[in-house]
Amino acid sequence: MTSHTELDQHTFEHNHNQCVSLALDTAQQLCNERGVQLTTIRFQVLSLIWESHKAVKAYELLDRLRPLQAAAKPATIYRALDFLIEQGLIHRVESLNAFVGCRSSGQQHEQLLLICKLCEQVDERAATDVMTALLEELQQAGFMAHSKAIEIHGICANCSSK
Amino acid sequence: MTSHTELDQHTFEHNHNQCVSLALDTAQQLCNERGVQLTTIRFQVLSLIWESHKAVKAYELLDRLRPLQAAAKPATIYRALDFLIEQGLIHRVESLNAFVGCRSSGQQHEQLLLICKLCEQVDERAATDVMTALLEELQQAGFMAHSKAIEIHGICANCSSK
DNA sequence: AACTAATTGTTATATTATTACATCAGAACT
DNA sequence: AGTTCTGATGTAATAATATAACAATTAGTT
Repeated sequence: MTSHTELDQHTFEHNHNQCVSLALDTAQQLCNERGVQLTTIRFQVLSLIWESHKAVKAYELLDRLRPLQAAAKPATIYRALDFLIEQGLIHRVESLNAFVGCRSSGQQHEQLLLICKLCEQVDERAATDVMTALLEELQQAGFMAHSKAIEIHGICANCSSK
Repeated sequence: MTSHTELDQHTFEHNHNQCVSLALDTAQQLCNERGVQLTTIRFQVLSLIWESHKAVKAYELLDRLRPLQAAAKPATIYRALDFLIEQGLIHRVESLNAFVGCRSSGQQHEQLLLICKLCEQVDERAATDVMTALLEELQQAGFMAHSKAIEIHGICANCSSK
């Protein structure tokens, strides 16, 4: 018996277990290399986020963390999220006040986020051409960028083909 | 005696009064054309937003509206903001949960927002090349975009030259 | 063992936003 | 003029998101 969430993940016909393993292993390895601690709580929060490719709300994470960490409070979640964001392991989706796993933690973290209004899944794209044009634009404007958020809302390819 | 806010506006050496007049006149005209009502409250909120080129928080607007509208409550502000956003007269800055006037209300509304961490001013850029590359990327991804938020945080040209 | 820095526990509170229902004002109609 | 409809606003309550401050604990270092 497969949960709805699992089904959602399979619509893109990827092996989600493998997808998660890769993300968690990579996260662990990056933290080791960087000498920062992927503690139990942080790992659990990251795992919860990776349960789907949808953006998750902080308080929803809190509810789902509580069975594992009875003492969990808002600060518990927000601290874990802060850490994961700092380490580039997750994206904060600004336009949703929500969070989603980052598939390219090791490499460049600044990406296009494509947010589907139907299935709610968030896709990341490196979008090299867009980024190049963006850098050029920023250069022209004399603007020194520290962070970039590019979030597109709409209907994903999978959903529009249905 | 000039207020700090006014000084900020002059750092880009533009006539802010003229800048505001243009925005408000255009807003009024667009609303007329569209047969929607730019009511007193909505106009006041729009004016407050245009007092600077910084992104303003909803509750700050509320405080500043109250002298003009004693009965103003959160819903008052959020309704006005919803209207102004719908009409493309302001931008919601997702990464700040704040609002800023839109200088190109009549034309395309989806733009690059450059948000300075020092002076806090928000600059809009049509960034045609970026948008073209973005459309191409979305096309490739088969993603039907409904809305786009591109927000860059950093240091603006004016501030870095100081 | 003692010290230090990082992490977590805990409480309280701040900030941002929405919902629901009542009231009001103006336009359109009879 | 009265009636009805619609859109806008008044009002109260509450939901949802996020942070601050300080205490306690844990992990690494000396």
